[in-house]
Amino acid sequence: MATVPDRNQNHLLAAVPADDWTRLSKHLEPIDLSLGQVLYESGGTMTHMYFPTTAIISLLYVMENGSSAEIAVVGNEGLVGVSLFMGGESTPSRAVVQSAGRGFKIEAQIMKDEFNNAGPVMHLLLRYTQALITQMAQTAVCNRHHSLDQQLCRWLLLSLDRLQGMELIMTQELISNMLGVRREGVTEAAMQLQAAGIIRYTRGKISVIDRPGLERRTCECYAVVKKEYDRLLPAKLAT
Amino acid sequence: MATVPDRNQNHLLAAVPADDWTRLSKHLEPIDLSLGQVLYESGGTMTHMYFPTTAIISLLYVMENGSSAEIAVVGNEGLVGVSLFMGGESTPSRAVVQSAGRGFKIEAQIMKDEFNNAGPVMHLLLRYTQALITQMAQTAVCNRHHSLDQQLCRWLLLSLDRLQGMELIMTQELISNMLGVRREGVTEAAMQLQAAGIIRYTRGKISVIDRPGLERRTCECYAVVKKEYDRLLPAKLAT
DNA sequence: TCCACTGTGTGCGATAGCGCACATACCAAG
DNA sequence: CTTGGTATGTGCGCTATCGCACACAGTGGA
Repeated sequence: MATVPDRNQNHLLAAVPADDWTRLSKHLEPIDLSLGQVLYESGGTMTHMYFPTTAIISLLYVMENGSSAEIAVVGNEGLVGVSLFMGGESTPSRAVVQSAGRGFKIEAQIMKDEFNNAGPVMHLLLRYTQALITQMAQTAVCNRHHSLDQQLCRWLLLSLDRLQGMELIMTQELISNMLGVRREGVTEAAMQLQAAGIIRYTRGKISVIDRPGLERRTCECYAVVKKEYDRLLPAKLAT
Repeated sequence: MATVPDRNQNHLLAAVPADDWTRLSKHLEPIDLSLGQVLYESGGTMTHMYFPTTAIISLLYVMENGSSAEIAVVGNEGLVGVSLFMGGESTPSRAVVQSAGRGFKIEAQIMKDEFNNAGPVMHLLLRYTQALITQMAQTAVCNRHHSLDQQLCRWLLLSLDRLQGMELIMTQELISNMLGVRREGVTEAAMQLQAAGIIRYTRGKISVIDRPGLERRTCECYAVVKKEYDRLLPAKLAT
């Protein structure tokens, strides 16, 4: 680990105080995260935590009958593996790479020790966890009350916020898995968005043309979650 | 506060180590919680935390258009107000008494100080929070994939686990608010359960006759949540 | 005893989303 | 240029749930 990783690529890392950072940074290992890669299996042992930088990770729950639903999405604003410092060591959900990219990996024990110092890092991680909780709660509500179309908009916006640029490499099939709906339903919703000039897509690639248009179509859930992330995790990058 | 409160009525309190308990118990104030009472309003300032003993509290989200959905339920296994020690001070959800009863109230600052000692109490609270997270995530999944009937069974079981006895004082109207469904839908589902000899109900009162029957009808979600609570919070009562 | 209220049952038509069976279109490897 | 595979479009009947409009039934107070 000769070079110090660029902490500014992940908002949580960027918010770590300088002296904690000198300790932590030694243990961060940059890694590639490829589409579909599974970081944790449901109930499995977690050996590492992950700080995505350009990748996006989905936390999703796979049911007995094989159907699935995303409960939260994690990008460069967060980390994967909160249950490690929450004390549970595992969760009943799966973490899978939804958008290929890069991130940092760190041994669970290192982060746990850091957490147990009960300093600024702990409070940072806890605030992030609360934001994550909000996202899960909002997902529950959204699943109950909002239309497929609205949820697709929400999902696109959440993903967009965690990416640079306006393009998603993502098939409708995968989106349907995340949302826990039929693939054909996504096709229809996507066609409407395209017809409205909001997105443009070809096989496995979605380009967002009109982001404000998306925001107008989505349900309140997106704004609630975004606002809560902004409130809990002021985007302060280290210099 | 002349008498020391009976900590065995709440599993979290019961699990607090003896010396922490002597400190904490002075500040616990027993209170009545009446049906429909609102402990927190969405986004509002939280001044206290609550440890239900015989009451049950619903965490629910109320949407702009007035419809609502429960995201978690808290009884004598837990506490209301995790966002206080998570650092957020507020959440976008509402906490409302779903089943009248009693509980303890404590000033937010006292619990925050206790939490910040970074001792066993902190770890206990964090483990509880993880269990709560699991419940929320599972609610999201359940809302997506399971039928009203299954969800009603899950809801009854979760409530039952947090009560003594086999009776719920609860109208179908209220249940429908919690589940975020139509009242008539609850009526139909309840009729089926009654026809199957699993429950019996009259105006505002539901008696569970055949609990195993409920467990057979519910979806996997109930078991997942229950298992996770048991794993994270071994029911160890103080002597 | 009667009334008003709250809780529950019922019967519609409407609709969103499902499951399935294909048709089509695009892409890449041979 | 063909071929096979993956991604997307389309059609159709089905079901759960919704929204609404009532009818009915307990229950408690006047």
